[in-house]
Amino acid sequence: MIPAEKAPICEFISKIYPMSQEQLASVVEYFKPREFQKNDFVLEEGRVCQIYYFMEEGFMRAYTYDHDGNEVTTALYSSRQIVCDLSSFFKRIPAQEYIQTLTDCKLWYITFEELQHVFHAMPYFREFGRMILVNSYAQLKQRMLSMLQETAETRYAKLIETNPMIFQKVPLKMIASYIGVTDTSLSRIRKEYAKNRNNN
Amino acid sequence: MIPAEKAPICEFISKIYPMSQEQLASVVEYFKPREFQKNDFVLEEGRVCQIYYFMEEGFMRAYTYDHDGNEVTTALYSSRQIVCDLSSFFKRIPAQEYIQTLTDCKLWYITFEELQHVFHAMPYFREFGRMILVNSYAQLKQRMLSMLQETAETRYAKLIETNPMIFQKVPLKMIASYIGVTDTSLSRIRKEYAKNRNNN
DNA sequence: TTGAAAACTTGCCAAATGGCAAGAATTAAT
DNA sequence: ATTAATTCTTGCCATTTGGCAAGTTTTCAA
Repeated sequence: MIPAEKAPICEFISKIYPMSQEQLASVVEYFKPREFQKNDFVLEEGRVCQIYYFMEEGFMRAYTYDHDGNEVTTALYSSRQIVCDLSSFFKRIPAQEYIQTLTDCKLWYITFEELQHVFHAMPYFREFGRMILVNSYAQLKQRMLSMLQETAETRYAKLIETNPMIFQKVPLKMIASYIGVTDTSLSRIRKEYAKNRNNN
Repeated sequence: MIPAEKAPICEFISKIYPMSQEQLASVVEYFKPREFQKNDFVLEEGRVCQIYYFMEEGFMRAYTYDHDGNEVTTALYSSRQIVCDLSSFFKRIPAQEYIQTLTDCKLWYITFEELQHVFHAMPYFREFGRMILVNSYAQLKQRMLSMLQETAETRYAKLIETNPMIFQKVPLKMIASYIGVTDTSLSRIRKEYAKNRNNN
């Protein structure tokens, strides 16, 4: 009933909010496949985000520009995540950032109108939407607190320890601005980190 | 049917998600009054946030400590707002910040269990909850982007222009860390800002 | 009302971070 | 395979921001 290639998205949804196979089928029916090539734009600043993506495979980043015109990475996305500017998508306001692929990407998507329809027709799916929202809020808040409570070194250490794959796919200068420093400073942090790793 | 003193919270709810007088009545029935004195703690770090507050009158701040032990204001609350650590409240995890009153405050509150009950018994109220969540997410994101895209001077100027009452109730050092600078730097920013106001 | 505490401003200095540029290393494209 | 482009590291220097402390003003409480 559910096509085999949709197994990843089914698994993702039912992990977040378990539901019957029939319910799951009626929901994932609306998700359609899409592929992007490296460096494609998934969302551009100034446009209202119209599409809710599930990333099956690949890496992306969200970024904007600081007051001096430098690119700043605001989010990093990897496999098995929702990729969407939830502010823009749900509030129907222009996005303030770009979302761009860093590798070829394999995604499943649903449009705003379709998602509204699914929420209306399958109320049990609303709970999934709510949990994605709560989780995203918590992540954003955690990131904000991490910027305050931790040093850039700690943020670097945590990222490399919890998500080492990112370092194989994302240029360091993009990781640098995600961590909140320049590429020059990240280079120095890496030198320190490597030194300390040997001493411990 | 609805007691007169609940007019502010009724107005707040129906502005966000309009509903019939009967629906409104069945919802606000669960909100109970509470007052705090200046400097009371509404939430402490390490505890799970159990209460969802509507602030009818007063000022509060949320704060945490940075990696050097300095207090950092993470949010400022004034009248007619929801006051709650939504991450902690909905994910049932310990809060990472303190919420403290800055003036005497008049609030209406509902507990986590009661709110779950209301969401279950009055499904139309879920939409209100969802919109508070979306708005809070959008605010948090906007704040994050403002920290990147704008200078501290701009953040100061916007705050004083959009929310001048805050400056009458909140010490500048708390506003300073909210804006992302030390009190020393804010003092210099204020001097510059006053100078430019005259020249323009 | 008066004294104490807290808040705010300002000057001086130190430290941290960024800008820039050069060179090395890696990656991509023809 | 070769060349070009991008990425990464490093040194040097400039700038910014913060720390500290003193002095002033304001707020709070007895």
